[in-house]
Amino acid sequence: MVTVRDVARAAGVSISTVSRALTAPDKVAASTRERVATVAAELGYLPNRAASGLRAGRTGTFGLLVPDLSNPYFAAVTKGVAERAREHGLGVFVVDSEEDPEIEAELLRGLAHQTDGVVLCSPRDVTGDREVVGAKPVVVVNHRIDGTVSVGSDNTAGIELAVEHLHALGHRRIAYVGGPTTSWSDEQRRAALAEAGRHRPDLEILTFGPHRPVVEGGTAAAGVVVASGATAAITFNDVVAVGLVRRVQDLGVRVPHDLSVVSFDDTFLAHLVTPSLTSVHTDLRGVGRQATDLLVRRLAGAGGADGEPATDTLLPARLVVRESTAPAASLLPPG
Amino acid sequence: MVTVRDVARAAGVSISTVSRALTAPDKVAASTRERVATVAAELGYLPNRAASGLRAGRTGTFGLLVPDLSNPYFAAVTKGVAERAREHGLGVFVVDSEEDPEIEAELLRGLAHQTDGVVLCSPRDVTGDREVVGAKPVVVVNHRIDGTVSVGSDNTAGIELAVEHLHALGHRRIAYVGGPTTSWSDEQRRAALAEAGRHRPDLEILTFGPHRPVVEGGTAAAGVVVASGATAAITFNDVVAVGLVRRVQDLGVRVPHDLSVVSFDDTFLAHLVTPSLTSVHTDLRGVGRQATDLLVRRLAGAGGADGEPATDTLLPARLVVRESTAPAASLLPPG
DNA sequence: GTGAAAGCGCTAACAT
DNA sequence: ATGTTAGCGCTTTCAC
Repeated sequence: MVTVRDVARAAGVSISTVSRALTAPDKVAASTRERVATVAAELGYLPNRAASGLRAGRTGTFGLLVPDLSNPYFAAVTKGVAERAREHGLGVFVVDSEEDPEIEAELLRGLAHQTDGVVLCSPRDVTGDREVVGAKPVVVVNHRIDGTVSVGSDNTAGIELAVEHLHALGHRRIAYVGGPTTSWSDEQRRAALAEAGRHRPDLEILTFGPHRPVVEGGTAAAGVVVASGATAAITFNDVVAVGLVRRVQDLGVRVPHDLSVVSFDDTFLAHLVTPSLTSVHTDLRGVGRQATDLLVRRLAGAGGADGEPATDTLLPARLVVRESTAPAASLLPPG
Repeated sequence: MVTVRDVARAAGVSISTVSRALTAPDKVAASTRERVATVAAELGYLPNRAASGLRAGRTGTFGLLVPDLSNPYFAAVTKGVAERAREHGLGVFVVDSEEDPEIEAELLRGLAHQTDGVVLCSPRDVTGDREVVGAKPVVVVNHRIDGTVSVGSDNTAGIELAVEHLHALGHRRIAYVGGPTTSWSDEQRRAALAEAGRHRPDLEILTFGPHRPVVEGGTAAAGVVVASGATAAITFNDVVAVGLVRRVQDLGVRVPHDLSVVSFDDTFLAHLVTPSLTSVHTDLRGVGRQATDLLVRRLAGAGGADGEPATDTLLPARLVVRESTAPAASLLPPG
């Protein structure tokens, strides 16, 4: 293993000069800096993060906690985080809580202890998690929690886009197939739906749920959605939409002819399935990147939990229209 | 931050006793051990991995490199690795190379340097990567490379299962829609296909590709597959199958009526799409778990690259029959 | 601008 | 069985 001593010897300087040349370039003469850099590169020197972290009090690493890596939503966010971390030269510990609050708390504790800060990505209420993390900076994805920096999708705008689209297509009775009660996004969307309904007296909005955010959640909802007489549905996410579509088709309801469906998230599933799904898109990778940038800013700042005021960043929603939505049957010419 | 000193003081022992009580329980008196454990728990002591790693020469952390986290295949493997790492009490650095060989080499270098070993998950030939890692233990997923420990799916058995299934359904002309030339799995499968064809004189096997392992890879292949007169196709993975199915349907070919399709991997996509896909299943999470166990074993052993002879673990393949396969039309009663 | 030296939190000899 | 001590590789005063 090549250490600072090796580089120092080869460059004919002291180890502190090597350290400075590599971490605080302006505190060393240009010529020295260059020589050290060259020698370091030749020797293939890589600083030992454990050692530098131990001494400097920061590890150059942060943690990312997600509930389920195989969920395309979190996979996309994770990619954004990983990508941006690399650009910042930071390491990332990725942990998967398997949607289990206990595991989540345990992992989070460990994560907070070994890293400089944490990006906390959880659909659940993470208020309790906050104190597990202690004084380390946290950025929360997909929640708005008092006293934390958060990043998320603009669910309100998303709902408005979905409703607007369906309303314009002539739908007047829209079902919302909601997610888990613990989901903050779901809460937001329900509130936004109520608001959207208030603005459109001719519109009737029916809400169903809670449903698990899996295929079975969608299949479970199919019966009541069909029975409700709704001509369009908005689902909690793509996967629920897939379940819903499949089951209503089994019941003889055609999508989009008899039922239009708009999903949330627009993960790659949305354009993979048949019919492809009209979906409320958010740049999830961007969410991850943004969360990372916010964390890095806090890391660079006071470093503590109170380094910066709580902020709430919303990434814009965009509606991607595909095959699962069509004009309400009543608008079609008869026959 | 609570350190060994705090625990030592509170428990009335020396710091080395604390360290021993926590890491080598059989080297201290039971009563002492218990007292230390209690005090440590009360104080919320968590050992600092950076410090212990620095001193002990192992970090308690290993790296996992995957080409694309949002690929369901790698997501599943990653989950297995993460899960097992947690059970072993090890941290895991997950990095995403974005399918870029240069990024991969850079990340791998960093990874090898900060960790005790690496699980290398790459569809490409990783021979060059081996030396980047240096002396650290490596477990390779999805390859068989001289001198390394590897874990993978049993592609040969998988092909045999797929061919057997289709042959039994009466298919006599089968197309293989292959993956990238750089894919080792693809190579294996092509070899297995040739073998399967040799055993069945009445069977004709056509191979196509290379194709990118994405939806577009499948759509690109649709034309030639249909033109080839094959009544069944085996695809490199689920995503390619999705593309293939979609496009052949556009061409007026019904699946499975006119064309049966068997995919590889059986990720969650396979039962999500319509028609759901008959797919060669491997326990991918198990692959991840197995890779982790092998790495842990090497970590516990000599620790170096030569600690144990190279081994090649194959996880069994299983065929999951779903809607995308049916008897060859020629076997159906006319009309 | 550069070097000498202290020490981050921990573990592993070496003592006792 | 337990305490004392010397570092792991690095950053950061403090001198010069």
